[in-house]
Amino acid sequence: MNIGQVSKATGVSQRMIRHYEGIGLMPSPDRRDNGYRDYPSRSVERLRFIANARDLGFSVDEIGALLSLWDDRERASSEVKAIALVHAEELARKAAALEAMRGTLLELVAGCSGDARPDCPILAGLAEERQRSPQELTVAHRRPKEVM
Amino acid sequence: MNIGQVSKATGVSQRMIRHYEGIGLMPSPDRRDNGYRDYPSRSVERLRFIANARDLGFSVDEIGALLSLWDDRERASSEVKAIALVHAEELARKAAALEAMRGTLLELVAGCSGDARPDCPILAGLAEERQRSPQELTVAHRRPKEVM
DNA sequence: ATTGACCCTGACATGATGTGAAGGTCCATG
DNA sequence: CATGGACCTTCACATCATGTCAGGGTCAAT
Repeated sequence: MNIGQVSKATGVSQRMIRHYEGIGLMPSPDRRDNGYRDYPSRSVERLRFIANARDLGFSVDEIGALLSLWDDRERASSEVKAIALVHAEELARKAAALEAMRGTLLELVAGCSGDARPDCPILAGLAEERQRSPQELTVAHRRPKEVM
Repeated sequence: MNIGQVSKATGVSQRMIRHYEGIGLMPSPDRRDNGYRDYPSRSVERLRFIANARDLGFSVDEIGALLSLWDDRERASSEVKAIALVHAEELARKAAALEAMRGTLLELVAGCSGDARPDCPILAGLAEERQRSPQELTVAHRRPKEVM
């Protein structure tokens, strides 16, 4: 299969298919005499795997780990489950962080008359010194596609 | 004040202070004869404003809008409130998206025995074709610091 | 042979932020 | 005065996933 066909079959852009090859998530396919990439139909499945995992917010590293487990017919399903559960917690943590932001913002909003007068506790609150969220508690991570 | 003092007073890195100047969120300060930036103490307040707004997940554009409202002594507080409420909804939407991912993932997890056997519905589920999340419904946006 | 659809590589852009280099300045101490 | 350390300057590169564009080759059908 040519890259265009694979792209259509999976919904993954040609750009990203090549990118996944570059970063090692997809194996380098054979090349035809003209230099075109020639994919086995198996590649469609693997790309779907990657795309689905990305849609679920897994990082590239996590996807790599899942793929090597996928490639390993002998691995225990508990290994997979462990990764999935860690990731689920991470998702919960991030969702909670967003909700916390929202809560803080709504507190500010609650004090604001929202009429034609110019005084506004939202702006006043933003200008105040406040404890910055301590980075030690957070894990920098990738942003799930389209969510942020 | 030198940039180092401002940085310490606000917790914003020198790098980012210069960056905010570059993108127009902070006005270009006077320069001393030696070329050093010389900040009025007022800048500390403005930088705190920016930092707090960032911590609440506002985009640079939104912060710019809030700052110009802040600079405008005559503006109605309703304008500020409107921006804040739109942003609060956005935060809620993103949090919900993360929770939805988590739900999908936990569905897969639920089917997995998590023992030493190799068959795993999580991996099988990831390899399956499924509807990709439709982008039309989502708004590409910035990632709140440290959350993602 | 031309045309349109396909493929190739490589490069630039996004956005917030860090890091590092290369160089000037200021001040305190010897 | 000289030296060192702490400070400042600008510029550039890296991150990460993704898009897009440019310049150039290929294939298939007319």
